[in-house]
Amino acid sequence: MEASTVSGSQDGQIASPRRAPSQQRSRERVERMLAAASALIAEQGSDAMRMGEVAERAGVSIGSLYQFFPDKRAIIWALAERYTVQSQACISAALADVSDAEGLRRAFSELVDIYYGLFLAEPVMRDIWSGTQADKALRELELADSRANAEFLTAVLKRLRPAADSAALETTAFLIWQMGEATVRLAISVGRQEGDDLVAAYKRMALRELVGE
Amino acid sequence: MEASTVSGSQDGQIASPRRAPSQQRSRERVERMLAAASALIAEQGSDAMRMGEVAERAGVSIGSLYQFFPDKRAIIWALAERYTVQSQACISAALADVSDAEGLRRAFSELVDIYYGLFLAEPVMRDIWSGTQADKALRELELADSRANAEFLTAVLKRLRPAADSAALETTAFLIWQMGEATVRLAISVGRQEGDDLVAAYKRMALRELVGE
DNA sequence: TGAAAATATGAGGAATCCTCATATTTGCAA
DNA sequence: TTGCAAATATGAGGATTCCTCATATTTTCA
Repeated sequence: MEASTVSGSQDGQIASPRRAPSQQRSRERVERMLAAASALIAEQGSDAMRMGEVAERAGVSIGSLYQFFPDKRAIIWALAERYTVQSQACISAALADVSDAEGLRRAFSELVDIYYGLFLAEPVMRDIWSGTQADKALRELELADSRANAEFLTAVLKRLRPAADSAALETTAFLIWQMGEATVRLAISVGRQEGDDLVAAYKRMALRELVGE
Repeated sequence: MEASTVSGSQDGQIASPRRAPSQQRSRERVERMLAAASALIAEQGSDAMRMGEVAERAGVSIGSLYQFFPDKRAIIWALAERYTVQSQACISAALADVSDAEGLRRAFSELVDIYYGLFLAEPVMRDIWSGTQADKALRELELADSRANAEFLTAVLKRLRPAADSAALETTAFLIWQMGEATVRLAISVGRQEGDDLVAAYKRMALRELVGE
């Protein structure tokens, strides 16, 4: 076993950028690559996105593309990470200063709406998060991300119900969070009308569990 | 638009067998192909399954494989369908003669256990249903299947709560069912210990919704 | 028995991901 | 400024894999 020199892709691990762009020139080019990939995913989905097409649209050679992204998954991962950071901040903010049941009810309800809205509005996020080509590494990122988000919810629950069993609260929060993600994905895939109903039903169920009857 | 002659694969549609094996000989060979595919999926997952390897292990030529399965997805779909039929029968049986709240509680609880057990025991089912390469067509099958299963639950609910709004019951049943599938997939991916806890928590939540407090 | 239908075969076409030897540009120390 | 090392850029082509198709063999059945 040898220490990886830069950050080579291993097993099913996430492949980070092969080399960090240090000069202004390359940083701009990497941005163009990401923008091109994003546009192509929005148009055709990540399955159909071709690396050659990404390079062409970004106005760089295929070799340059692979200079900064070790493989196709890496460029998708890079886009995913941006959404992750963005939504995590949003979630943290929404739940940060919840101090009573009514506050939780409001914050949670709003949070679900925002999350659902994000999926409705962002085809790239939709594709990456519920896309067909999500590989094992991306799923693991997704799971880790979900755990992190659920922890905000756990923190709120522990604050509101200090007497309750801690482990049970963690399980509940994680499950509710995961179900929320599953519901939003489902809602997207069945169309607007039914989707809205499903999200509403989820909210009701989740709130019943979170703040009681 | 022209009527498809046999059952060619279109768009993102499921690709059915290209030609039905009519002779004894070919029926046996198709079985061997499916068995080979199943074994390879169990060993490596459907992503890593190579069509050439399936053919080789089944003892047939690559051409023969494609004579009966129009593409790689079709052979996965064929395997998926078997599990679908199997589990649907099981679900239908479990919920068929539920007539009161206590019966629903018992039947549902048992159903979840069976479903979870099936995922734990069947690597191929696991791979196909929560695998990384599930394509759009397979997801649609999955969704249709889930709807069908949820209908059994809907039927029970309508029987137990004839006064309730019909559309609302349908939404609830579908959502609970989908959440159950999501929970089982999640439970599988986080490992046995935590997985069991999550399934138990799901059961509690779902039953609260199904049979009240 | 013989012809038509069904089945079998595997070389190779086509698409795509990614590598690598080589060329160019940039940063910076002398 | 100059020159050299590091960073960056390039694209032809290696490698892999899915799938087709012309041809050969086997089976069915009138």
